[in-house]
Amino acid sequence: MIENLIKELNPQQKEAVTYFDSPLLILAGAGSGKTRVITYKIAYMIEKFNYEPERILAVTFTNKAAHEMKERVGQLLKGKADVFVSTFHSFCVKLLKSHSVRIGFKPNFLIIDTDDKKSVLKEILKELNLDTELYNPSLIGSMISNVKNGMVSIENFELKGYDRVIEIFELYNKKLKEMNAFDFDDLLLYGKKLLTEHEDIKNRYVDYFRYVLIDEYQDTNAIQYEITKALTLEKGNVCVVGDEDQCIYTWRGANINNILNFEKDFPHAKVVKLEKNYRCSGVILSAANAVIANNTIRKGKKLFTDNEDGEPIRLFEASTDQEEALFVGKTVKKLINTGFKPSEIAIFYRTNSQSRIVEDALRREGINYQIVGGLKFYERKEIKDIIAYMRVILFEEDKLSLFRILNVPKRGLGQAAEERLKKLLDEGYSNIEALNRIVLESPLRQREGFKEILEIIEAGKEKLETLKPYEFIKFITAISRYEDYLRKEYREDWETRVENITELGNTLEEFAERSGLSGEELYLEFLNTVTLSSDQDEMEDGEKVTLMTIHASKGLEFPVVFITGLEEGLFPHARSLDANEQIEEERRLFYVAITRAKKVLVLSYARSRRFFGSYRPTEKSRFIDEIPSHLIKPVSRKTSGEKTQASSVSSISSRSSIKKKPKIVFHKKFGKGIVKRVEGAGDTAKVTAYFANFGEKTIVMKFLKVLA
DNA sequence: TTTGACCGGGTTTTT
DNA sequence: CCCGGTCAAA
Repeated sequence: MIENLIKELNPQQKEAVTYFDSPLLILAGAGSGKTRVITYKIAYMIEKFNYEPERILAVTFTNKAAHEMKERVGQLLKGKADVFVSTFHSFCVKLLKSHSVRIGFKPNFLIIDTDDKKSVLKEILKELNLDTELYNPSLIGSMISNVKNGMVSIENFELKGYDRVIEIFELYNKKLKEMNAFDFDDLLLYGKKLLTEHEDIKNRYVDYFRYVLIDEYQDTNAIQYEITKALTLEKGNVCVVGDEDQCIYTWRGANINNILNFEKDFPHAKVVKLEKNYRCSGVILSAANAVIANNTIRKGKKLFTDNEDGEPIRLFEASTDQEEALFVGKTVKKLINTGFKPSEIAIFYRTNSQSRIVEDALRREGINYQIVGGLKFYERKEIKDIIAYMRVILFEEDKLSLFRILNVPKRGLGQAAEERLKKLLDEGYSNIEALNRIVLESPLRQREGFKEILEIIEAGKEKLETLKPYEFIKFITAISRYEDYLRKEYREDWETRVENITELGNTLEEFAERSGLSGEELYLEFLNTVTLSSDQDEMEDGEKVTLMTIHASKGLEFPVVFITGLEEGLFPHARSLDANEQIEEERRLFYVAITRAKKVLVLSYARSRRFFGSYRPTEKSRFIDEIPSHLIKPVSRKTSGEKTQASSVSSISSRSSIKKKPKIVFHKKFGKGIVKRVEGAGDTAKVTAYFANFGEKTIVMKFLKVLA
């Protein structure tokens, strides 16, 4: 079965799939059929060698990629293949679930995100009486991260005289331990520890896994590399797949040497290069090759393709970022009119802050879109609050969440109350113990507030097993009076926020069905999964244009790709201009962006761009000039169908003639209103309207009736 | 304790 | 420009 499929592969792919004699490095160029090779290889092992699927470990970069890989292997084998596919992070979570006791943590640990990490650091800085100006919590956070992911050693801080940072580092770890919590780096670090410092645990997994595959190997860090080695060095049963030209995460510890030195580190390693590209048009591939040739830190390879040359790369110079966005909007519209589906089109940018202006332009054209990344669903305040309530109910030691919801909604527990509680917690009492004590001894006003919190936690614990997941969320929202709070505090958009909470309930319900879990076990699993969810995990299938940063586009492909904001200081980014390695990373990023495109590639830049509210002149990116000019066709402003700034304003107002936009609306409570602005489309559009007795209000469309 | 006004500073990229 | 943080007043 699989043998027949393999016959259709090119010789290099075939070798990559069937070679098992020693550690294997597959240098897979962009679009070279990498996913195909990996899935075939797994299917091959299962069919030919009778490996049990669950004893093959495949590590991917995102959870989404993991799910897809599982599915595709399943398809190859007609339905049944429970291959152990996960990210490094979730793999370590599983390790820790079984063995955390060995390193002094309880099995139902908590995973904290970057936000929580910052709160812990702020608390520490306060305790140590350090100035948060000088000791920026985010900066300290990334220093801690760099130590943990093996990028710098702690001795480095000693040398530089950062002894306070060392102190903070140690206190931080102590606090996390007290909360039985891990941060992202800890997951890997302690996972590695289990596999390197505990012989029996290591042997167990070395014996268990018959083969280990690592995808996106160029973006592994030192700790992930140690994990890989611990699992496979003895048996040599490993295949890593990567492309040094696509290494774009060195800033968070990815070590390009992991791929460059593979042959040194793994004895008798075999290297297979996949250089035939099946994805891009000839023109696009030539551009990509030309650009990346400017880099020096690489093994070097040159991709080729049988695909047709295709249309030239389009390049648009806009006078302002506004005009650039309008151009993108209009071009997307034209492309859709000529037959591309919205889902076949992607718009990339270097920084998240660029998304807004493009969004406006798309909305204006009435184009459906989705943003991948940016402010994630789980980072919204109302979601984080409800999750904090869940966490407080589930984790006795989670002080962070307790403080988060202590006075949300307001229940008279301000700074004084906070200090009082903190003191007890520092004395070693658990959340519940501390609250119980405090209820007895606090002044009357605070007593009521603390009592309420205690009741919420106790009632929540009681309902944990009895209520259905969706009902549980509803229960928490009700008992904490959270909806009233939203209504009061967020008059403009409380409905959307309530909807988000409803959506959280739905997601949880879905998760329960998929995992087959229930009760406490379900919630623990859900919360950890949520914390580890990546941008791509939240991508939807559907007829929508996709907007994302280039980092988020890793591993994806689209028939049409826009790369916007190609300006010096933005792309390459200003923070990367001083060192050549950094420029090279930016260039790899550009290379990744180009090679996502199959047929149409559109580049654009603006001559001036708004930063912090004011316009600054810009220069076009050096990267544009690295593409041979015969591959590029400039789009002139006239033929782009673009209008001047003045008339683009009129195009905004002429939009009111679009049928969908109502001029008079009716609301149950506010009565008749005159529409001022509309954001978004359909039921979820936000309408700002003027109501005679209530003034201007912003309301979600679904709560309005449209009058003739 | 809460509220609202004011100021200042911040933008890479993310599991 | 938009947020979060700080400070004074109620």
